[in-house]
Amino acid sequence: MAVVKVTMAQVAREAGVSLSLVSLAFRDAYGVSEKTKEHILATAKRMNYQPNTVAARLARKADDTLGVFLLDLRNEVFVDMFDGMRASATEAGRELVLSVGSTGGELDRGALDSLIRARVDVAVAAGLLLPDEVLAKYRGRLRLVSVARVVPGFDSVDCDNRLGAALATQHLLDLGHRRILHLANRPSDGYLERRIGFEQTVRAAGLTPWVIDVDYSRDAAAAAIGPILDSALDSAQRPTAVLAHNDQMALGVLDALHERGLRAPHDLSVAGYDNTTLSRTPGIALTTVDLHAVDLGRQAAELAIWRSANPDEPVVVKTSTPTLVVRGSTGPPAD
Amino acid sequence: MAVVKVTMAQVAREAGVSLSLVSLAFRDAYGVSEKTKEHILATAKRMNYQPNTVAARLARKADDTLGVFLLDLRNEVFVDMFDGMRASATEAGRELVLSVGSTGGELDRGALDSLIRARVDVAVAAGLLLPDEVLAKYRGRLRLVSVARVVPGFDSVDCDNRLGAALATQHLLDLGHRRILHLANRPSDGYLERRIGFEQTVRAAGLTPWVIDVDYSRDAAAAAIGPILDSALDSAQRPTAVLAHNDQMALGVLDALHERGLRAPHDLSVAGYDNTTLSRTPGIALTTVDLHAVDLGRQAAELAIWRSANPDEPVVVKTSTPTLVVRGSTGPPAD
DNA sequence: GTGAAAGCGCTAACAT
DNA sequence: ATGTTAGCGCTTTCAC
Repeated sequence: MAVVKVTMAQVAREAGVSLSLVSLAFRDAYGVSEKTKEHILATAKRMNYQPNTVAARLARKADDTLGVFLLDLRNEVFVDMFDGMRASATEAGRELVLSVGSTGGELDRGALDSLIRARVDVAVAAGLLLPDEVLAKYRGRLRLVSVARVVPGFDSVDCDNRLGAALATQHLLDLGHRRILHLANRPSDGYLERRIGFEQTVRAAGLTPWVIDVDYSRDAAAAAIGPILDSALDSAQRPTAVLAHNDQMALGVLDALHERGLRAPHDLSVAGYDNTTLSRTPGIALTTVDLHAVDLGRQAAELAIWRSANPDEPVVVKTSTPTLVVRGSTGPPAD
Repeated sequence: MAVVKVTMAQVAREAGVSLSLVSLAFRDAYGVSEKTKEHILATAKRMNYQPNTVAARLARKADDTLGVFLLDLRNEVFVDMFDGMRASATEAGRELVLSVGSTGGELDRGALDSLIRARVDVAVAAGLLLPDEVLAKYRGRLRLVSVARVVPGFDSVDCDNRLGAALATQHLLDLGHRRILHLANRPSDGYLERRIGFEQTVRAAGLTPWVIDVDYSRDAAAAAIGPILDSALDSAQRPTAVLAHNDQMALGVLDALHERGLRAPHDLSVAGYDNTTLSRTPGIALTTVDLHAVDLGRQAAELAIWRSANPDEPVVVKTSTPTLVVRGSTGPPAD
């Protein structure tokens, strides 16, 4: 299990050229004759040489590495975003350093610090949970592009969540629902838009919004909706439809229904948010809002790359438009 | 968006001490008086200093960084493994460098090379697809701990897939099934055990194994099973049960059933493999085999850490035991 | 307990 | 086109 580490200097010696030539040959290759370049690359290959990116990143003054923070790999929407980021990073020939939030605890805090320690040029962050004022402390220390959340003072690529929630809510209203419950995430900076979109739309229909805050998780959503389904209240007071903050939480609602022998949309219409592959699964068929996560990821990485070349331009906020995807989990109310 | 980079030298100057003291203070702290240590840490904090891990890794002779390769973030089993890896890496205070396979193309090839370039001490790899002989070329260049696949010449943490497949198959046999189809992955080094476990168990019951090779994906599985469901053959020749290579592919089978207005287990019993959270979803409720992915990840990272301290010990192969999880997607045959 | 100095393996001027 | 040399920001002897 001994490991041999080949250095550039060894390749240079073996090839009978100077260090810098090898360095050049492995990069732009301008100013290196085609012949020596081939010779160098050939010897390098024969020696199984792989350039040391750690040393390269240290030596390179302006670092061109992109950092990525993802809140949670279990929520596929972040994986979608990552795919998009990687696509544009690859096209631009940028390295990517991944940092994943650990569930619970100081999630993003540690992850952002680790990106600073890794001295990434720009960090693309999806699922930042820290309040605006805490993030503000990162200004001047880390260039940040926030995905799917607007953070004052930083670049961001957002999707109009207010609109998305409005679309889903209107869909439920159009189906005839009047008692619609919104399972919202706990109020926090940058993540209030879905709630607002819901409330505005419900009010516009002359109804009073009904919102419950729930922790961001499938199980928490199931636990929250359970008592409501069980309540001995006059059924006229129970919701006929639920809009969940995201697909994961919508899944929790389905879990709770299933435990009670109920099902969507017959006993309750259920709508989610994110359009993860979960939602297209038969037996789930979740009506949901597509925020085009892959595309958001692409754009965020592109913005990050642009930013590293334009450090002095003012903050950029891009916003895209979500789409409603109607599937089988929503339908007219039973009564 | 200008970013200020604080260096250790600046902290040293500001604190009025030498570089080495700052370096020491940030690590073991042996040989630094409690007083100066506190003073240094305080100034560092005031200056928002974060140690540069890139420089640190270059300077440190023996690198203690763990590399991680994951084939695919969309398969939750890899995320489970990652959770386990991170848990033990964190406990041991090791840095983690993540490399994710891109779907399609030279998946692991590039990812492994990138871990070599990052000069990780040991790489923990989940979902290696390269044939044994290609991986053999990495000997002497990269220390590898393979998860859920045995690779000759390298350390590995495996789960007895032959047994797992046998458990699932026996379960189907016990239910009374006689025409069981195994949707296997394409034969490749290290991933034949499930197939073998299936075949052995079916033969032991005096039956002839029925196996179809399918690409590793939900859609491919759906496409493969579709024609079989549609076949105008005498129903006596259609399968009454399917064992899929993993949960993703089992989901593809459910997709195909659903498209045709059929359902499990009534029209076809379906069993998967991996016990991802997908499988516990109501409306899916997949019978599956739990290979305890989080635990595999933990053990793999622990083995990797042990290996970096014991480079000369012989290759280690650990094997754990999977568990059958029976849910609603399997039942007695209809006829 | 503390400081000085020599690298780690590259990149990027700057020479030639 | 090619070679020389000075760092990049740390860690790590080795003196004091």
